Amino acid sequence: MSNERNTKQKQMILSILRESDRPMSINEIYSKIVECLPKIAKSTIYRNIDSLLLQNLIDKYHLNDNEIFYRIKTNCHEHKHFVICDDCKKVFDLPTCPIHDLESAMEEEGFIIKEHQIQISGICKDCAKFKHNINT
Amino acid sequence: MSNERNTKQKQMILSILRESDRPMSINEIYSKIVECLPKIAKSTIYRNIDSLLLQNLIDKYHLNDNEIFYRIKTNCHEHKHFVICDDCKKVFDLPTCPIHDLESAMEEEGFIIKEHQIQISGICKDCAKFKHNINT
DNA sequence: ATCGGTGCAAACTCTTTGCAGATTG
DNA sequence: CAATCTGCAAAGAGTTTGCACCGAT
Repeated sequence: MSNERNTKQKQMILSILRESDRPMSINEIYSKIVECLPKIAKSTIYRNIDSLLLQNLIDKYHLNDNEIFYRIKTNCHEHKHFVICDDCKKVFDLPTCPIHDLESAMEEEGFIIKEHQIQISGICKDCAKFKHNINT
Repeated sequence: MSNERNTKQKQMILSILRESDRPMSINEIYSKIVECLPKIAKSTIYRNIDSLLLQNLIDKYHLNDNEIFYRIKTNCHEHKHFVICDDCKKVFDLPTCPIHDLESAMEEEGFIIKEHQIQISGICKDCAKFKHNINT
């Protein structure tokens, strides 16, 4: 019973997220999309993001001290574990879930886990190298 | 060179956080503090929280889909790992850092880690039991 | 007495909502 | 053609800022 319509605005948002190699904020999506659809309203983006979240097509993250980012859900992104570089904002996926064992232990003790997020931030190898070169 | 003054507002905020067994939001702190200082302004709380963060006396967390909470820093809270019950908001500390090994591995590969947060949410044993009893 | 802190009001940012008209199926 | 979606404008939350006065040191 999906009465959802496939508007060019929604398609555009999806394709922007699909082509991005890192999670994007609403403002980043907006800046990108106005290039093609100059009259688009931010509220349209908010509404479409909400519906994409409900449809489980994208994930929502809180990074960098409370900025909200969205990322397309793909097979390789299914697990929500990644590391973000504070500098270049590039995202590095974690191959496995490092707290899987911990979760099992907690569930054995009666805690019902609904979700977990792990956020590691810092400076990636390349950015660290670059900064170092500047100073030497 | 701390020109910081020790006002009753700041003392009050600290003592409220010290006596709380869970992280508190600005609004929770405000509701508590107006009982004693009815004329206090929210901006005063924001400003004091900022200065307490700078002084490293409290920690800031993003929980429950982007609500911001603050918690007093104590020896037993030094490591930022805990689990929060969505229902009663009680906080359960994790005894150890479950991603310590992962971090070491990442740092060996050149990533400079600045900080990490792990957020696990769900329903604690007691709340789960309570809900179950209602339905049976 | 000095200078940082406070309360108040206004401003700002981010997000949501109401509505008339446009667009999709 | 009907129902959903859009753009616009206005309204709401949460937070920050400017300023005159207050109060710690």
